[in-house]
Amino acid sequence: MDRLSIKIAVNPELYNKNPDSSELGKRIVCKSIEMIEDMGFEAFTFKKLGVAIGSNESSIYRYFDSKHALLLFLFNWYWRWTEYRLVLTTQALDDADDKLRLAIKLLTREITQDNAVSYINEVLLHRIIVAESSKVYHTKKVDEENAQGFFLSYKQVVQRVADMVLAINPAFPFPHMLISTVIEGAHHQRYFSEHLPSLTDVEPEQNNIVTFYTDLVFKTIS
Amino acid sequence: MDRLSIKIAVNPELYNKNPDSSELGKRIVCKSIEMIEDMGFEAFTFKKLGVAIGSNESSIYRYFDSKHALLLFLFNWYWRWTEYRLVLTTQALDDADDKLRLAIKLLTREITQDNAVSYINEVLLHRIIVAESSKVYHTKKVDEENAQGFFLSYKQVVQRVADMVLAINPAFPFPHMLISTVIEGAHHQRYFSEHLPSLTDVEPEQNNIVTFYTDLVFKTIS
DNA sequence: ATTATATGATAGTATTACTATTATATTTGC
DNA sequence: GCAAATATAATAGTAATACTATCATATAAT
Repeated sequence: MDRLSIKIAVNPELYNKNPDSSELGKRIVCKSIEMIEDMGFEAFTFKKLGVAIGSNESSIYRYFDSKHALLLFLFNWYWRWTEYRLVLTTQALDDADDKLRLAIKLLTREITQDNAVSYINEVLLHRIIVAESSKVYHTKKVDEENAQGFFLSYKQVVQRVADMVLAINPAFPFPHMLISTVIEGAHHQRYFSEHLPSLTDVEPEQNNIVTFYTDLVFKTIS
Repeated sequence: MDRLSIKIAVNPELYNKNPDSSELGKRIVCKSIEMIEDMGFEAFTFKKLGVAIGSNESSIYRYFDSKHALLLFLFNWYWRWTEYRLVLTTQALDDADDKLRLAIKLLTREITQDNAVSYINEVLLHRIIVAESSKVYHTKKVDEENAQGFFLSYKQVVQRVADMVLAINPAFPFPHMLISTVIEGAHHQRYFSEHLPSLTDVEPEQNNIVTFYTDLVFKTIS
């Protein structure tokens, strides 16, 4: 996970032209992450992005059909990257408890280092996932996009960690609910801690979110 | 909670003119619930609403400054109504466990009956909360709107149930995180069960969501 | 009957989320 | 090295959105 040039491949149906295949494509993805994080997804437009990267709106449309498609791409990239990190950090472990514990930590902690892929700032991307990712599936097109496999990367992460739960307690009836609750919950808590702190019990400099969800999971599955 | 004419009062800053004060206002709220549930918040417009209720866009703007303001109003109405039900169903109980158990049930179950307020369909409103409510606070204006007290009704429900948790275990360090996790989680699970079922373990005709979160809470706080 | 208030109709604006067309670079194959 | 293919840029245009502003009319209150 250091400065190795890892490549995260996403479903090619998520873009028109692979942004990884050209300088312009990389600039589009790189700058869009900065802009969405900064101004929010609603205020972000391809026109503004074009101006920011010294390119043209019409050129951006050749990579992504819409700004929603771009968000979907970022969402998928994030979950493929997370799966990669998940495998990397847990595969060498023997103990099922240790595996799950590390997986939960990975899913609930803040991301502070940016070094996996040169043109993608993972710190900012994580903040976008926290603040905007629910907009990816809360649309009238969910079912259609789900049928096209656009949420697979997310589902695979949930499945993988749900399997870790079952490895500890094969009789636990709700592993998927538990893990999707933890993932979405951790995002909410992180967002709430910044904007609606009375909905949380987050204290500065303490990993309360990680502690809370780790404890919650192990108590729930026991 | 039957056909008594209960009134749910929301913060007057949430509207320009109280929709409860006129026939037109009630028609606006009533029809907007139907339309948002049906077409989704993005496709919903005041123009379409005007046509649907045989009124004019400009008249609707006299009640609500924007469609976001209308969603905020519905959000607040829902949580004031939920607090009302919460108090009603738990106040008579003596046992702290029973109180919390009923509160969780109320927060996580589906809503199938519509009879509290004549012109508000609570079944549809609940579906809007499940599918759209994250859009209420995932905006660049959260902090401003929070400062105006626009999320108080939600926070009060969380506080009330967090207090029930503390009544059982005063040493539990994360009561707000636990309850907001349960509320948001239950909404996610309900949405996922319809659109991304592999993220859940919901089975038809079983109250898996209620069972799962009830169990999760009592195990976590013990 | 007068006045105030609520509602309706119409028009207009800046912006958005695109599509379409054409022109100009840049790269690639031979 | 040159033509052909491809990528990018520039420009224009469209329907819709999320409003604002103005003025007319209907209804209710005094």
